[in-house]
Amino acid sequence: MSKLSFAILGQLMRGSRTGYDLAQEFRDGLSQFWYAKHSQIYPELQKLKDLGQVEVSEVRQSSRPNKKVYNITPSGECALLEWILSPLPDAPVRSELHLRTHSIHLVPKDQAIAFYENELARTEAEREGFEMQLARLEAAFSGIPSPENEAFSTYANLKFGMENRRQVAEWSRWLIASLRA
Amino acid sequence: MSKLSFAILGQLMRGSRTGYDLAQEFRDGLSQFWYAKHSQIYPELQKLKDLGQVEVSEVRQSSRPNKKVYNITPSGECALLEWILSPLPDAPVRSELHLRTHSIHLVPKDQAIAFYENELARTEAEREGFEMQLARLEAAFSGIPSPENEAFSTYANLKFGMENRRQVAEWSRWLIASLRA
DNA sequence: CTATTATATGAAAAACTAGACATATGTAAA
DNA sequence: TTTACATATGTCTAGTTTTTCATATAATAG
Repeated sequence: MSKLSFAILGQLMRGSRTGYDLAQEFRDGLSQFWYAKHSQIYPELQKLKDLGQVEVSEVRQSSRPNKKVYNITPSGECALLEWILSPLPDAPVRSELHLRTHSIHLVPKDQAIAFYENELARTEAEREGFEMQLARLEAAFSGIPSPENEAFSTYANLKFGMENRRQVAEWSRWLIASLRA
Repeated sequence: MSKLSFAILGQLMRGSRTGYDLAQEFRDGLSQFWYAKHSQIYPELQKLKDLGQVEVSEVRQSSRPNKKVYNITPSGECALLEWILSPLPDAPVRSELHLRTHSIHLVPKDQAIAFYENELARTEAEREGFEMQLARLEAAFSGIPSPENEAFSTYANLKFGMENRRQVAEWSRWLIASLRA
């Protein structure tokens, strides 16, 4: 079972979804911590069906193409729960931004400054996005959701995203200032 | 040209290296922002040689197996410099930790707490590693290296690593406290 | 009226990555 | 003395991921 399998099961645990739905979620909000294209999702759903971890029901639509709605099975739920707290392998980190930073002394300073100012703007925009989503969640739950609620898990990741972008932005500002000095 | 190519060129820009040397560096310090196994590195060096971006000279050794020492060529240097400040594609993020956190409301709280306390310890250990490396660099340069020096680039990434682990640790502590409450 | 976007699913090819297999020498420890 | 480890380079297979191709309908915008 690949990580993508668990990413899909985690979403299905929150309710029925089609392959298309999953692709949208991975493209949008969920891309904060996982990502996959539809060309990867559809075959993965097939595998999960063959393993008996999801069920599928075909829904006929007149106005749009027919769709296949997937649900998690008790077997799938069991696999998901077992995976969540299993030993976490330390995944190799790959960050193109820091790979570039590793050679930043080789380029003209003014161009480097422009590059990081652009990155800083992107980071700030992302942070604001997380902040808005957090505010919306807090408003909907009148504070922080309780840990039994799925909204708590969402909240925890949004909070991480916000704090992380704040850290990246601060580092970028330090770097820009250092290049200017 | 893959990102791995530039990772290799960036290292060769700092001096001659063998495939074995690169594999060691990617496994150790450099794994902070890039990573590759030797089975990926050796073929990549071949490709770079075919493209004329690296040169190779065979060194005969009596005590150990012979080795191939690689150097970057002017063409390779040019490609590297062009890449550093080129538009940075926004890479999809994949974090298994946060994928699991996304479903953390499904598991018993005490087990979740133990899981994140374990993660916290790992994060703190990593942070301390970065702090020690930073302190060593600062001692060697009597402060922050100047931006023309390659040590500046190293410093910037170490600083990022330290601040990042600090942020992750703080978030973990918040999460543990929230699960306990 | 036409072009684009959204819905909806899938196959196929190409690229990338990890892990195992393969080999050879020298040193240090048990 | 035998075992393990570090040096040193490669191949191959399996799995993962991305990109491209393919098709069909309906709504919306220009």
